[in-house]
Amino acid sequence: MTAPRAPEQRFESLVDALREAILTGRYAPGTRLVQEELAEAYGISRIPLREALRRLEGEGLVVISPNKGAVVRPLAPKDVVDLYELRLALESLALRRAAERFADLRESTRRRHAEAKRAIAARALPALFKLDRDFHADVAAASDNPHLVAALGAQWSQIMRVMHAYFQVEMYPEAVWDDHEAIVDALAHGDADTAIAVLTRHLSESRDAILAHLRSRAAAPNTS
Amino acid sequence: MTAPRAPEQRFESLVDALREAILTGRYAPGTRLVQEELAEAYGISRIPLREALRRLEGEGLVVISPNKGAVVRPLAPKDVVDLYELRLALESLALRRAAERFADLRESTRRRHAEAKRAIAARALPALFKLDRDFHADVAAASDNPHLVAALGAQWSQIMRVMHAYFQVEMYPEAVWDDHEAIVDALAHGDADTAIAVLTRHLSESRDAILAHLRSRAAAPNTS
DNA sequence: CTCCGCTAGATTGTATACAATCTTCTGACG
DNA sequence: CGTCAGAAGATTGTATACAATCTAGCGGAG
Repeated sequence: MTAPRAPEQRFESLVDALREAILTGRYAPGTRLVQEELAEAYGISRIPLREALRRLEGEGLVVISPNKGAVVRPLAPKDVVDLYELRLALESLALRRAAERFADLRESTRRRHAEAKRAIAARALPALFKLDRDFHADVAAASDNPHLVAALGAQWSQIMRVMHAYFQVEMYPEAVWDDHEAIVDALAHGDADTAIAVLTRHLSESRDAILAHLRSRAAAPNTS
Repeated sequence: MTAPRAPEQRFESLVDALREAILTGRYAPGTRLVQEELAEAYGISRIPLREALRRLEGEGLVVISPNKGAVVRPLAPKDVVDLYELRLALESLALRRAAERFADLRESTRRRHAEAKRAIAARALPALFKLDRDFHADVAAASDNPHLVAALGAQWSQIMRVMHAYFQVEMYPEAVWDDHEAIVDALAHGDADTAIAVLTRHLSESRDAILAHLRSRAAAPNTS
């Protein structure tokens, strides 16, 4: 997994590893990132590690305070609302552009749907999230707008952090993938409005489930 | 201008200086950024400079290739189309949220309009661009969605690069600021649809002017 | 004349070392 | 008993030094 990649992309691998650890919540929001610890963990000196942290700072995943150090960017409930609002706007644009090109993502989506069924049965949440992300990345790519893809990628990083922090298996019904299939069907017919309508409901439900969970958790902090 | 700021934010000042140089075209798209040259220019060693470049890489302003070095991210005509498309989606969302809150930006806009008149008379393009950016930053801030503000900020950095690379004074009529005033008037009345309609036309005109300029330049590469 | 391989110089990548700053603990004073 | 000054330890910031890699220019083979 921590493959000995070609030395030319050692740095990129480092950034990817750190990013993945942040997205999956292994480094949870607010966690302090001590340079020497991380450097030793990844078998490098602090110099390249610091550069990786700066890169992630630029991506909005890490906050660095002078002489204080780096922490995984914190997440508040309002972030959830703001992120889903932003994501809807970006993904709607992606759908509109993808529909104009009659993008056909039905095959890969069906394949992912089958995988998702297995993941739900196995209660494998991280695998589910990854399938979800891959699906939406396909939609983004179908827009043929690299800047939109990049912006959506950044938002998705934040969304992944929210999911790994707040989602439960029960909140992830298979119906999610029915929505995905409805979206790609509409896309293949060039029907952007339908696709966006489904997406809008899809995201509202997802967001509201998270917010409801947050409220219940705030009421009973130590449920576990 | 290169103020001796408090030592705690030396790094942030360095990033700001580099970013500003990129946005204003002093470091034009495609320019190679040689570490030792820049380090000497800013009176520091390569270590903090490299970190600054990594940060800008994360912001999408710089491209770094292993063992090759950093380059100001190149700009192609398609980038102009893609960026304006993305910007319209983001700024429409900002307008909608600002209108919901009846944000009143009329005063500051009128003030900027007056400054813009002077800048146009003086043919001071960089000053004009800055006024433009500040106006749109106000709109973004009025959305009360920090993630949207950040996303729009990143897009604006790219837009600024486009402007400084391709804009001419003749392409910047004072009518731009009439549009701005129409937008803030609509906002103050909570009329998001009107604001978005004006913005849509506003951006189309701006984009088309740039594209027309690019085409004419491609036809006659060595004018001037 | 062209193309290939090679060397010298330029440039990037990073480990080490040390300075600067912050944090925590201790102990004295009120 | 609380508070504050100070010192020790921990952590971050960066300059220097050197290794790794790339680039450009030269000379020889075909």
